[in-house]
Amino acid sequence: MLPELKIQPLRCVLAIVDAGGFHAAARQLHRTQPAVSMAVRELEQRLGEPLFEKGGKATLTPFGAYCLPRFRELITRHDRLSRELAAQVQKQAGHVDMAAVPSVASRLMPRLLNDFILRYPELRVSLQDGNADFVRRLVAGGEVELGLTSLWQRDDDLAFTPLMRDAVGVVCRDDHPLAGRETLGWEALQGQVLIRNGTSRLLEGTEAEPLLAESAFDISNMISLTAMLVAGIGITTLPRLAFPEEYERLRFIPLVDPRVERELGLLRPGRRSLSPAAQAMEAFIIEALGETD
Amino acid sequence: MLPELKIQPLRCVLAIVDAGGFHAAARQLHRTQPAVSMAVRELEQRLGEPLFEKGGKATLTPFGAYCLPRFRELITRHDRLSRELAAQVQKQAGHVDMAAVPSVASRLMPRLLNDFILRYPELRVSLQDGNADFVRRLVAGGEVELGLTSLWQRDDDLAFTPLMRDAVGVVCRDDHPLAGRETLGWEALQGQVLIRNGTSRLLEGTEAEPLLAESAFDISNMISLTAMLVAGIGITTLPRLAFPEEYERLRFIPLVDPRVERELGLLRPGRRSLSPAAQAMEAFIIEALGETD
DNA sequence: TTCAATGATCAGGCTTTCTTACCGTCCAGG
DNA sequence: CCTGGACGGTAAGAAAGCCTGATCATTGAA
Repeated sequence: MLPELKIQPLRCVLAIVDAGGFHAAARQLHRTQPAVSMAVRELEQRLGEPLFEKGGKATLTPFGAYCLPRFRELITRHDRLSRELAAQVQKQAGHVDMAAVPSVASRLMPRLLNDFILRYPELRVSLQDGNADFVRRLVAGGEVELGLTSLWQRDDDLAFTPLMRDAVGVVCRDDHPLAGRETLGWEALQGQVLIRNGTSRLLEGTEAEPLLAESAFDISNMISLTAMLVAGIGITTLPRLAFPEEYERLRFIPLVDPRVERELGLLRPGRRSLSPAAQAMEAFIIEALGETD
Repeated sequence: MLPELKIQPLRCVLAIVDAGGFHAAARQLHRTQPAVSMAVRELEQRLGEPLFEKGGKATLTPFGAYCLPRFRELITRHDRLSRELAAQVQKQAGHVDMAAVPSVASRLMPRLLNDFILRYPELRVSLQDGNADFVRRLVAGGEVELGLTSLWQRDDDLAFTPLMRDAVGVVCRDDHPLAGRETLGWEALQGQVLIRNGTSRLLEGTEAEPLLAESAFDISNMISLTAMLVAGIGITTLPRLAFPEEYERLRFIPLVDPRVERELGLLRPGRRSLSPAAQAMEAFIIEALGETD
């Protein structure tokens, strides 16, 4: 019913008007002159009305003059879209929504993001942080495209790329009896006031699990937790990356018996693919963190 | 450099999403399913990025989801333009700028325009009136597409289609000595107070030309002219169509010796063509006025 | 008049794009 | 468990579109 206007013939018309002739337009379009003639003729009979006067020179008919700005507008819109999509694909535009557990977000991401925007100055990144389950749900729900977290449970719809191992240790104040030790075994912790936190689940299923039963507190908020540690109320276990180094009075002593580690890695949707920008981020993270592992 | 997005593949993408599958889309587009598949694939490799997930079902990638509304917008714009141009060609939209000499504008155009808009209810008409030279210049300058006028001078860039002849006669008040005459010869006018007007040039080159030299006034404005005629100050010559019938005291007596006529017709640009709406107007006028001639 | 430049035209070949036919996968119902 | 039907992908051939190169008619200027 309604005729299909192809972009190229429209571009021909513009070129003819701008260049002032079929030959000039052909040169400008890197075509031969008959190609331009035929494209115009085809367009004209598709519209059912001539665009150029018949006699010799390349002059627009009134109808052609009416069409010209409209053609120009459509072409402009087409080109803008084309450019925009090309920019997306070539990672010169776009943005990535991602999430990370707090330790990664605060310890690794600053440098990582800084390097990333040096490499891709045009891309924008949004980063949320939250516990591992929160990150997992964001990725699964499609609210973010990438998550940096440790994997608690397998999920067939998600793909996990391990990047680094993060050893769990004991955190206590510098005047604690254990503070001077280089390493620790779980037996040494028996009888201590152990404060549980969100990462304590890492001990589950290890020899150290009985300790959890003894713990008096369960503090999930990191600020509160460090406050209690600094106050000397008790000790806790944390992965090294989550250990708040900026508190001078706190000490981290690796747990070696048993060795407990969490595996940090990149979580992404398994079936769905990533936006071009997120692809760039994924590759960048794997390259940056994969080499140190 | 920038890829050429053709409309049809984009339409395919929309159809796949809207219909929820390649087969359904193919049915909706009156194509076969492989055609749809290939169109999408071609588009994808032109963009350099998949639009649909590979696994079985027709699911958009994030990039595809990003593209979808933009595709939809471009297609909408394309279709709107296509429809608009089709409407112009089929005379369901558009407007005509035209001009006419006052006599035609006031005597012929009202009925003509009324009939025209009955025939083409969607078209809009702008009508200017002015003397023959003014009309000629508007047409020649492209400010109007059509003129209804008498032709004074030939112009190779203008085409004139004669439509009707308009006989010149003498106009005087009902108590004038000549008022009772059925016809007049030029000798009868000798010694009368003749008021020249814009149409008096019609007498030039005829036997009646000597009368012009005797005329005491030259009044171009029609209101002023009729006022002087009604006041009985003098007489004048006018084409019949220009004779103001609404003044009861004025009489029109045809000049038969010599017969002087002006030829009214349609003036249009000779080389340039007309807008679809003006083509409709031209054909309509020639049909309407050509039959009475 | 001649010459150069413009657009139009035509035959051919190349590319695109459709169709028909067939294949592999997945899921539901027997 | 297997089997039929729906899904989308693939391959080969045919049709259509589109470009090129050569040629022609017209026009305007030297």
